[in-house]
Amino acid sequence: MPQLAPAYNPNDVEERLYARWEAAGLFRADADPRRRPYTIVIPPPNITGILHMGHALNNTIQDILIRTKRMQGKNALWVPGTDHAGIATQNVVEKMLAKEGKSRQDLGREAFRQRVWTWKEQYGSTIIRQLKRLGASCDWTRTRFTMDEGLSAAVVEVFIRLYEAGLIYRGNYIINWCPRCQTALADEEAPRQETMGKLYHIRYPLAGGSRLEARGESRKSRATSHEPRAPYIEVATTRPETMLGDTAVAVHPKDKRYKGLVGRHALLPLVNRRLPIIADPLVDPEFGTGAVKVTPAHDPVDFQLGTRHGLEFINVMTDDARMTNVPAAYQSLDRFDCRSKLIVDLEQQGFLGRIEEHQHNVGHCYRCHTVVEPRLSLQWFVRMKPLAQSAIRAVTSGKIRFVPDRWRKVYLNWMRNIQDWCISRQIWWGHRLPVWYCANCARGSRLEARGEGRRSRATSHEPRATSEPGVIVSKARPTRCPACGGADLKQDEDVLDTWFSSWLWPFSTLGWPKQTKDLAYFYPTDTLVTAPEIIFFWVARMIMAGFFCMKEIPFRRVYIHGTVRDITGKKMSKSLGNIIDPLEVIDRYGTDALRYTLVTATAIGQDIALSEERFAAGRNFANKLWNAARYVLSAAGGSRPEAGGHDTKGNATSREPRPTSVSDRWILSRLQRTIEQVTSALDAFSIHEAAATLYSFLWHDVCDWYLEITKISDGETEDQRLAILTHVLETGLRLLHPIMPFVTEELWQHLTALEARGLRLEVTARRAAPRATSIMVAPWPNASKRLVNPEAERWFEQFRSVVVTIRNLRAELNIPLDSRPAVHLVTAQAPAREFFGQHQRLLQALARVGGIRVDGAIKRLRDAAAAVVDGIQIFVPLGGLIDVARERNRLSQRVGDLEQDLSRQQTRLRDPQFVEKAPKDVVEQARQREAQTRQTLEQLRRHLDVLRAM
RNA sequence: GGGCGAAUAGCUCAGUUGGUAGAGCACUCGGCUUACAUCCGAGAGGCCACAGGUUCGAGCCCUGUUUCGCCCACCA
Repeated sequence: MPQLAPAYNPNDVEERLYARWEAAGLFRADADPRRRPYTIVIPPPNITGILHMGHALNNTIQDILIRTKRMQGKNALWVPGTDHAGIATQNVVEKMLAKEGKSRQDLGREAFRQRVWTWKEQYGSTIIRQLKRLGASCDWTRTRFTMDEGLSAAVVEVFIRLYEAGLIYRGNYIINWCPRCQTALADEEAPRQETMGKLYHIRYPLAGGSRLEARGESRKSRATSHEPRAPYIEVATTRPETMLGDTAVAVHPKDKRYKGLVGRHALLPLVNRRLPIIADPLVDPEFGTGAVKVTPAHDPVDFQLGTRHGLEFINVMTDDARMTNVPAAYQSLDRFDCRSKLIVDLEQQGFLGRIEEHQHNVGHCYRCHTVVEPRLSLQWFVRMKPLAQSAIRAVTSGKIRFVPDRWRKVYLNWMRNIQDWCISRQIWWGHRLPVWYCANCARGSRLEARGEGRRSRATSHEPRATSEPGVIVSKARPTRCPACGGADLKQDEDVLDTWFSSWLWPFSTLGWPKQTKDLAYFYPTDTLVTAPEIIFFWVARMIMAGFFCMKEIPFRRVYIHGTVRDITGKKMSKSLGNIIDPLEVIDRYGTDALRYTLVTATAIGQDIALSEERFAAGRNFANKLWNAARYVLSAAGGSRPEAGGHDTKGNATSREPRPTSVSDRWILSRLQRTIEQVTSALDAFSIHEAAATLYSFLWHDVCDWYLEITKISDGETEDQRLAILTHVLETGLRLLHPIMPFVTEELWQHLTALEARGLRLEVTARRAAPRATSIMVAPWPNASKRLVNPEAERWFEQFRSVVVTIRNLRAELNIPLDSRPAVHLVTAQAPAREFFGQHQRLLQALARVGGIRVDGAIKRLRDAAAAVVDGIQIFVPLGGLIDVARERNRLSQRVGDLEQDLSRQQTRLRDPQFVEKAPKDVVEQARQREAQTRQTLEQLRRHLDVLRAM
């Protein structure tokens, strides 16, 4: 028998066990029509990623689900992989290059891409190794990468299908532009920051009539307030320099102040462009003056207005944010210099109104913190509305369920207001668009480069015909233009948004667009486990892609777990310095401790507040189990010959646990309930409940009580008890395995080895799966109704109460431990007398008393502490052992408390409403409680008398 | 501006269809009882945010309020 160390040391076992599981192919799953599949696809972490607590939680949950289903006999597949994470990865490599004093432009596109691939080969699997340390039981032979060959083919395939269906188009749109990095940024790459800025009021003179005089008038009064009937319309802006690109002024249609002005024109100060005054509900009449200048090429809202009202789009900035297409005085000025100059000029000429302090959210480049410039640009889009329809239905019909349910509303709300998806990015790392332009056909058409196009008439933000002249969409590089036969073809420079490959993940990883066996068998997947912030980016789009490509939902359940926060409720982030590194936790406490603590930290779908100390609880639990098993192994080792003897007595055929006492029947009954509770909790994604149930059962029922009972010799049934203990422990380990895979496997190996050595133990795992070499593939426990025994539970609870009450009296009265008073139990119930008569030894040992006497009625009571529990009076003779005065005080206080209790209970029972209307069992329960309180009170009062007399 | 979540023991949180509140940590007291001091035994500690309502009965259901937090959005 291998000796176990006195304490569980995770470092000794984790790596070894994981390697063994992997080598034995236990993570693998192959299509097998005879078995039901259960599939999860991992939310692919970025290749630049390193494991943080969010990953740890997310993947722990997935692993728990997968391990559970695997043990329950499902063909459980967890598909792993990583995401190429376009911008994030490009940035990492660019930073490396910067250290060498180079930029990506120095290398050129192809060399740069090659460089990223090299980086990926070197560091891209860090996160995978870290997932393995977490115990993740993914089928690593299926590891995919969003840019590997198959998945790239899927991306191209989808692009072409969407394009052909008229769902992909090219159009002008406002994007976030970083003038320093000279690239477009996704919204999430341009985080908004609360910034104190200024809100400038500018007066635009009204055109027509003889209003030109107005200017001179205003000059005198300058920035002082004017009467509203002045011949101008005042607008407010935080970015005055954009006024040079204004092509309209807008007001709310119901705004009475401007009713007469709609349809007329204003003049753009300093430029004198005629601007139509338009009405649109998009304008908030409450804000500023209620009139807004419209710069369709430099603001998302204005862009919409421009589109809707057919305005002109004037781009007034270059890629590096210098002014262009503007009067000579401002040409080539930096945007902020231009702003300053404009303010001066406007003021001088009397166009400037008030300037207010104004707090607003400004996007900043997440790399260099430069203020981002919203700017018109030619981009590719996916038309989402048609795709959204079936995705909405899938959720409203319940085919796809969110857990917790509240996320359904969030999802539907977004889907019903969905905007078109900008899928092109001006970076180099990613899937290049399968789009080519024919130089010949493009001549004379609108196909100019993005950037500072001159003035353009509004091109609508609507899908264009699939056949834009000179645009060729093709899987492979076309040799000739199909329209004109020209060979001067250039591929689009852009790459696709990272999510354009992620949204195909549930089926692209299974082989799509090929109709593979895997795809037919494992799709649709079962559960998607992810964080709330990703519902829009990913979950919603996967559902749409599922319908578009597979005509089927991608998964049945979406489990949205909480965000991991620190102890003060803040999101963990590097900049806040409040990170707890899961790998450090693993080093210090073990993987099982990390997993246990993460999973018990909170209820389903709630956020998690973490502090380092909490991991000790998980470590302690693992250690507790370790030691319980250590006890079993050493006890079994000691009694092995005897046990072998039993075998020959003809009991060998019986593999069932044979409970011979109430405690046996009690623990087995408790085990069945535990099996039921844990199984249904896991079914309902209530992992913390499953964990808590197991913790309390294994620690408090098994270790604190049953294991202690097995130590108490009563002659004949010791082996049987040990067998039962082993059985209970072994079953508990299987239930706990999904949550704490390592310690359970290690101990399970030891426990099941006992059987091989001839000890007659009930090890159902071996029986049901004789070839199970790992707890990973041992069968999930089944609750046996036959072993559920409410009567045994009742008896044992009563027994436990008596023991606890005696301990309690000993502690309360400070009876020294080395004194072993003889305890006197009195009860009128004959069965109870018999029961306690039979269990004297147990009672003595567990309550640490010298002897037990059981009677039907009290004869005489002197100098004894008293308590009543479940109709049993307990007397502990004090024999001058205690501080009488002190205990007298304590007791009288208790009497006072109890009197209050009793009166509360009695008032309730006197209420006729309660007695009539409450269910009978509730009333009955209340009555019993009251009777008990009364009895206890009587006893205590009597006992108080005793103390007073002492 | 909309939507969502939270408010329960000193701390972090549970509380399944309404029946007088639980855990872990921390704390107090007593224990090295031969599996475990990462432990054992006992204990103290709660106007369940506030105000109304429904009910015989509310932590839970309804209405409103307050305070935090998150998400979305077009405050120019």
